[in-house]
Amino acid sequence: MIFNTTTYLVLGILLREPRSGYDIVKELASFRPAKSSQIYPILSKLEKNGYASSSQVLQTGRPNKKVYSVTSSGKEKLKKWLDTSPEPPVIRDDFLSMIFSVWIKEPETLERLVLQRLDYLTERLQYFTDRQQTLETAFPSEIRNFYSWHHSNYLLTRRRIAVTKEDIKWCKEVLEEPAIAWKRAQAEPPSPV
Amino acid sequence: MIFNTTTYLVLGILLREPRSGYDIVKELASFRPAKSSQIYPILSKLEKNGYASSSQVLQTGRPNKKVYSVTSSGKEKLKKWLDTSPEPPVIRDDFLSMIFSVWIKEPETLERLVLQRLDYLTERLQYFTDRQQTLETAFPSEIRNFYSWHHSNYLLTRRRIAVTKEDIKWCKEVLEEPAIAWKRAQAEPPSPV
DNA sequence: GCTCTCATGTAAATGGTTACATGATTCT
DNA sequence: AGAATCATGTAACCATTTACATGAGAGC
Repeated sequence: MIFNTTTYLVLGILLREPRSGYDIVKELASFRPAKSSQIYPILSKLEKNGYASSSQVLQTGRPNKKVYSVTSSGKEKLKKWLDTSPEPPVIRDDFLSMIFSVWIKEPETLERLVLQRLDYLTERLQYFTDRQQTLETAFPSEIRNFYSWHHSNYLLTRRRIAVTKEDIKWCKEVLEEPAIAWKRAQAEPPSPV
Repeated sequence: MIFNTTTYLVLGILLREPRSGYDIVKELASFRPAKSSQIYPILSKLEKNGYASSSQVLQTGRPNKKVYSVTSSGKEKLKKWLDTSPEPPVIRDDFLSMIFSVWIKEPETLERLVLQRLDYLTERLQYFTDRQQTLETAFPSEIRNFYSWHHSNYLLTRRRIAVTKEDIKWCKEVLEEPAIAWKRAQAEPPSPV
């Protein structure tokens, strides 16, 4: 069986708490989005090869679900992966590819792209700041305990907040560029001195 | 013909200056890596559909090459793309997926992963800082001119430096976590007071 | 002698998305 | 009445990587 990194992520999420495929997709959405059509086949393979086991959970008023748990061999597999070294990150950011060629258009295009980006980043920052708040109030001791998964979450959330803030700062700097800012200066009333 | 974002990037890079497939791969490496097996078919398609044109350049002492340029219809296509809105970025970072599950191991694992990450980030920071220096000394006026591609490069380089610095800061914070730092404190000689 | 750079491509495989199928319940 | 959520999956397609093929010249 081929273990790609998404498979290890699925194992890692199930190890925190048994879940259905549907729940995994939701949980992954903010961290590393994946579609259900990718997750369900991974779960089948994990079970077929003994790395995970499933049990039917009957529900009333909504569809029944299949809840998966990690087996000891699954946990071992995950541990061994953590003793390896990760590949460098892959970033596919169409916004940056657009900035790459924006010089062939007018400054207005750059302004629009950066303003839209700011909207996106501001929303993300809000989301992760809320998450940090929740972690701090709901799990004040766990986030300081290395052996709790909340500690991992806390580290990742703090990182996300830090880099997002820096990205926002960069956007605001771009909007202060003369080519963009002179237009705003004209539109504004003279500053009262 | 299907234009994916990599195709637009290729168009954007050729518009700056005509290049061979081999040169495109090198140029893209630091910004958005792509293999030659992906680039060459894109170039063929662009030419077949009239968005780019090629000419053989004969060389002595090294293989001849095919240098591609963007046609006016290619430039139009690129401009239209810049009037759309980009999809949210996709980040595949195995390091972060490992941090996600590191709580099932010992603090040493986290320490090793973060130290390796610091090496990687430090190298990247050096690379982009050098690049910024080069841009500032070689193109002092172009980087301030919106209609020069050096301006786009300068914006992207500055962003990269800013977020990388923040990522490095986070790594160093993680290394100061009690679970990791107490070990170092024991290894160190008592601080002279 | 070995590895690196230059240079262009094809074939096979993997990773991931889009589209489709199905259906009850709850919210607007 | 229509959209959203819960729930699981398959088939087809797209994007990208790995592996392969070829070959000359430069540097160690």
